[in-house]
Amino acid sequence: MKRSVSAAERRREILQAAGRVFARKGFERSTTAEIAREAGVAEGTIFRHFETKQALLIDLVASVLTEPLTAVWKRSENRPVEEILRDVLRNRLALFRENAPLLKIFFAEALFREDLRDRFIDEVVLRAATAAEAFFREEQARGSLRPVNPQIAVRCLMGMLGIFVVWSEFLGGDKYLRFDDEAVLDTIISIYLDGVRGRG
Amino acid sequence: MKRSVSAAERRREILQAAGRVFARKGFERSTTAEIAREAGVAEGTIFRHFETKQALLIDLVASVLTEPLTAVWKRSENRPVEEILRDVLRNRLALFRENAPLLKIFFAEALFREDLRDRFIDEVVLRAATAAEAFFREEQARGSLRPVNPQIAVRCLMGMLGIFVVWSEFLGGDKYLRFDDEAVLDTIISIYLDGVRGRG
DNA sequence: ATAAAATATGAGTGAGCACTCACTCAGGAG
DNA sequence: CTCCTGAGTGAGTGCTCACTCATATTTTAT
Repeated sequence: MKRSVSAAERRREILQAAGRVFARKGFERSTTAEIAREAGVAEGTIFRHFETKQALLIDLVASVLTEPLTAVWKRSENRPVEEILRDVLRNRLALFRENAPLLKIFFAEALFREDLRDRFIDEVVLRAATAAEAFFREEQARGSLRPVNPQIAVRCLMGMLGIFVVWSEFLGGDKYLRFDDEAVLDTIISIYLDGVRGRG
Repeated sequence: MKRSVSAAERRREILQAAGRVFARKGFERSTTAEIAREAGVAEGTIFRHFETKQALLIDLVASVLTEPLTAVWKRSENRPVEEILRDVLRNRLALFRENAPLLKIFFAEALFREDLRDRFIDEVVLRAATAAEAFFREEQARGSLRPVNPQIAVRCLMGMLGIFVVWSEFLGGDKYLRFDDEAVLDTIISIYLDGVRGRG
């Protein structure tokens, strides 16, 4: 029996251990026995800090959603759209990579669980999309972007970035083919900007 | 006890029932009891036709992968690239939608199972990517596309299409916001083509 | 018609797993 | 020091679920 750390600390340790195990095996295949082993505590200890195994998942999901978006979609006089786009994409990519294990669990469970699916759509997809849409519309009003449907156009951009995250972080595709982040960002930006500005 | 159908027919019935249940709940949360109920047979009958529950999954996965790709990346004198692109995207979108429940299961399991992950990458991602890459390179050689990295560029296109499939088929996003397929294809094509051709 | 083979059934089985609880003990208060 | 609180422990519990098998029914062969 060790009491070297505070209850809050222990709680965090268990949560992190659960995150690692879930990331490896997925929620259903993870056992509380393995989480306990990973955290270096007895199985019973988990249930002193969390009501159920589910509670671990819910807590983990909540922790992803508190991440702040530092780079924002914001027009400013002396910054070209290209730079704004690059900042935002770089920021989002970094955020995705840092939280990849948790996002993966979140996404995987959202595929089959109503409650998590709603939260995923609200707090990940829509959160990312609406700000971008507003920016897109403003630029269209300014005449600098073509009059394509902004909701569709914004999702195209999300898809471009998303597929690389899914490839390297969710599917471990780096083993087969590794992409350089900056090269990816360069390509996305050049294709997308030319695409939404139109020819000439 | 009914014997109205042949063994092969019964097998297919069970497989389809399993597909429906897996699509609703995910593989782990689906029980053989529920699959049996869905198929209208006794639980034991499942195990006369399939060794294990896993075997159902493997068989389902295999059945997605036999789908032929009817529209192909193929240059022809009198067809503009835009039309080829539209045909291929339309074909892939239709294919994804038809097989969406199975693809969802396949993808969800691939996130955490080594063996399925490898198959998913090989037989879904790479199968789609390599033909497109070859086409892209040819067009670049012809001078009709900019010299961006073809592997990245092709994945951008896949991401654009993919996000709409994930949105509507995997996450049930239509409940929140429904996109018209043709509008989506139009937008993707116009953004992408202008993007990879470059300005002017 | 009868035997043999194939197929269907569902109660039963055992393994695995989330969760409990009676007990242990570390650390703090007085 | 003594007592008390609450975190830690892990064997135990009850339930779920994939899979089995003895038995029943249908089909096929002779």
